[in-house]
Amino acid sequence: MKVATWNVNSLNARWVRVEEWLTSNDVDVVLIQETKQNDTKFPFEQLAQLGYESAHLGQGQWNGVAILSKVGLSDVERGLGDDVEARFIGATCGALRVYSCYVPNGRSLDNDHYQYKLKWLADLAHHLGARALDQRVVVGGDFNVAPSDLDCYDPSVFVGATHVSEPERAAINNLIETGLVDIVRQQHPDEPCYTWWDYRNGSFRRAWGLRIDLLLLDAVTAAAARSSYVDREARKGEKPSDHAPVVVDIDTDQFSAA
DNA sequence: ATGTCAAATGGTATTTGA
Repeated sequence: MKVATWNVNSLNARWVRVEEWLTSNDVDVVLIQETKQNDTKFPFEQLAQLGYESAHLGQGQWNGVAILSKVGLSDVERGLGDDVEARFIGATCGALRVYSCYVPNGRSLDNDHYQYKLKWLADLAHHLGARALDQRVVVGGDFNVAPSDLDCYDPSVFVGATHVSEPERAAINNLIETGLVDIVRQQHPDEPCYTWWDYRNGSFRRAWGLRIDLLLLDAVTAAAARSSYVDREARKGEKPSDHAPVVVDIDTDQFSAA
């Protein structure tokens, strides 16, 4: 079973690329961020034609998260605690409980939005820490944090900036400490595996990237992961998102009988 | 102040956010 996470930066603007990607990649579950639309615009019908059930939490022009599934979709959970923004959605898809997360950007270290980001991550850790230990879970999304310097093309550029600060990295570590594995980093300990490149400055061509889109798996699910990768091809071509999809292939036969 | 993109606006450019 393949599970992907992808910040599409407007599902409306990205529809042709998303449709192409879904058609040419045999992915069972897709965690989407930044749909930037309401339910009335969300392409439920078109996705159904591609074989996906979908659940969406939209907020008009900003944010918006969704889950697409070919293996069932039930017990949908929308929103994180008392957060008023559309940044969190969960569902049960086959043997997995999955979550699509769009962590606040933070803007700058002295901005109120940075405090909102840290609180949001703390709330997420609290929420995930309360889950049942026998739950097979995939927490994916745009975390807007590069967990280590290996996840950043040039740490010197980011001194004093968001995405790399110690409190943000500690907040990611708190998520991990609820019993989750950053599967791409575990399987690729020495490669950067960037997932995002700024549209500006020819960043993609120059390999000026960050790894800020993560797939966090509980230990049992991580042990059943055959492979994981970033699909850089999706960042090329016409009208790409500034993020690439991240994919994990899980042998769910190892635990689906439980 | 960025070799950019996307959405919304009272709009044929600017603002906001990323």
